[in-house]
Amino acid sequence: MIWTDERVETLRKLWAEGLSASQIAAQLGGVSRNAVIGKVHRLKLSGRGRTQTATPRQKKPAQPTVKAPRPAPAPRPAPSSFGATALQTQFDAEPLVRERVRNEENVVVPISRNLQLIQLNERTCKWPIGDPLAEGFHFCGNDCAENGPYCRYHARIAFQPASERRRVR
DNA sequence: CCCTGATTCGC
DNA sequence: GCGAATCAGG
Repeated sequence: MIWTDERVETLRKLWAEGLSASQIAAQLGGVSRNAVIGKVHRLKLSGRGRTQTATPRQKKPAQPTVKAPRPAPAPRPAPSSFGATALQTQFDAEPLVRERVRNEENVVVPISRNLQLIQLNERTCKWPIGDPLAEGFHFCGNDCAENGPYCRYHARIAFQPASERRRVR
């Protein structure tokens, strides 16, 4: 993945807005949260306001590389399940969402199933997409866990914008 | 377990 | 410069 000026700009913006690294990675597409964090550091904007490095970070003797300690490959569930369009955690109108749609083609997954209100059932993600007052409004509609109202990804956003609100480190 | 950012270091 | 692995923590 290449960090084009455009992507860096987006990164800066989202980071400045307080989105987590993983959220930014999801929106940018094609990068891991580690990549985002790494880039943030290289750009020297890790501070993001208040967070201080209270973690002196102990030095490691050396990384055994990717030779010995790699017993479990851990199969990826799917590099595909992103609900990219509705990632914004805010509920108020966000110009961000609309703008983001532009560079999202690399995420293969259909963004939603364009379900109308009537079509929702217990197993469909009820994450709203778009302006509820506009005509194109619909719901994510992707399959959700047994009891959850949202698909896995949206559930994370809905239920735990948590952790973010840390103060001291 | 989920997540967060931070750091190191091989590439 | 990049990012996976790892760490430290909530």
